[in-house]
Amino acid sequence: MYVTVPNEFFPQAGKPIYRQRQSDKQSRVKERALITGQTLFREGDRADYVYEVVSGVMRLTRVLENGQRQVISFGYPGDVIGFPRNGRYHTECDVISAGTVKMYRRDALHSCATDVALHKFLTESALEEIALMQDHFLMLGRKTAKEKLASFLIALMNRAGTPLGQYKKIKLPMSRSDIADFLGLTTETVSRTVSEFRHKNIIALDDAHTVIVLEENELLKIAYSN
Amino acid sequence: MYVTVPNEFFPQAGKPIYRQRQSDKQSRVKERALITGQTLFREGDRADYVYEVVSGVMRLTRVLENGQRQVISFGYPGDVIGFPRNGRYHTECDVISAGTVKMYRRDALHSCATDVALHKFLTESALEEIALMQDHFLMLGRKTAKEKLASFLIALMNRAGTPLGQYKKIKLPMSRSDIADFLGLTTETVSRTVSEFRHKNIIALDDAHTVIVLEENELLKIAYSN
DNA sequence: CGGGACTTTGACACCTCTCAACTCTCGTGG
DNA sequence: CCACGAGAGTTGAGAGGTGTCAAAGTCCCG
Repeated sequence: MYVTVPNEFFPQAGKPIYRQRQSDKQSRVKERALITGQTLFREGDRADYVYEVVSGVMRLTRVLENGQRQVISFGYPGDVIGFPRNGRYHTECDVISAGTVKMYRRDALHSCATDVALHKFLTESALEEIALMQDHFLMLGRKTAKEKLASFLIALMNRAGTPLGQYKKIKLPMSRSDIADFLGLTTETVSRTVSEFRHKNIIALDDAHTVIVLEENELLKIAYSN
Repeated sequence: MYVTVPNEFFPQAGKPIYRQRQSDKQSRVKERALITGQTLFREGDRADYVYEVVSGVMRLTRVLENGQRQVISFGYPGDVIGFPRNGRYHTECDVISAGTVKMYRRDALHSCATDVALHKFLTESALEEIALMQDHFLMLGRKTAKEKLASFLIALMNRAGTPLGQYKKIKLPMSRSDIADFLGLTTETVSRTVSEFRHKNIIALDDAHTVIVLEENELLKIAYSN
């Protein structure tokens, strides 16, 4: 999941394109169950599989020697994660909410010899990924803390929000510092900005990890206008 | 070209992986000459071709209604640009330094029916692109102005620097505001930071668009340590 | 020589980071 | 049952970096 920008061609922020995927032939596709806290792969590991998130939430991170960390993306159901570079993963993938992933052998990504449909699905997913990341650049490079957080909540709401009466509820399985490292902020700024939205009655919190969006229009205004 | 981070697997910042590309069969590949200022494609255009930069420099940008602009990347020789989303470009591509591009029909990207080698070249380029963009996230989200500019100069130096005595010379075909929009800064901050490096004798300027790197180690320190 | 775009520099404001303290939750163990 | 500690989240004060606004300088090209 990336923070994307709605435009004339793709008006709905956060909503991924529904990629057609014919039901896996005789469901030969291997799945794997994951528990919270588990590490699916590390940077530098040989990439034997590319994964599609079926349920749960994954966190993809990239770390420098000095401890600086960037959360590259969150893997939500439907997301394809683990695109390799030269046969190796270049991020770490941790499970922040238990779930399952489909496992696709990496060679299906590189060659169409064995399964044309799967190869096409994976390469198209890679192209989609590039487009989403480009939008994310804009967010990282050009938005303020308020705009970043508002965009993030909207993206999550569109992607994984559940109705709650007239409102929408968002579960945040990630920590404040995960959000901060995703948006290029500090935990303190994230926390402060959440509080600000709360005091302005734009959102409400059930607990620190459950947001209820009270004023969606207000969020949209903050995220995208100006 | 992205600003990437050297690590144990890919130690050299900015240096792209040399992607094998067997000489185009009987050189059937169409080329196209481009002049400075020309627009190769716009956001939303139907993507009939994917391009490989042969010479010159391209600028890929993404713009919002309110005028906010993000330079997504600069296309240097060897870069593949114009990856489509749903058959359309999602950035604008302008020529900032005249040159030529190779034109690959888009279907070679989607299907391996006609030219397996070309298909593989393009999809592998897309995977490479994802990896480079992930590094770029780190730069945008976590670096200061000085670190950003130093990293940028190093990337350019490794990619397109020419020897000048014991030093390296870097041509900057893009404007200060292009650099700013690429690094997530303002033109003023870019200009100020360039001046700071100049006053500290880390770099020298022939003119505003020609940098001579005097103290590469100093740049590296600024870019990557702490 | 003049005009316009680009670049540089300055002053100032403000946003975000840093450092620090406090709260809250939760689990452990006396 | 309560004390305690650990970890996460929140809040506050202050500093500093970067954006904003403005003006001057520079270069290019007619």
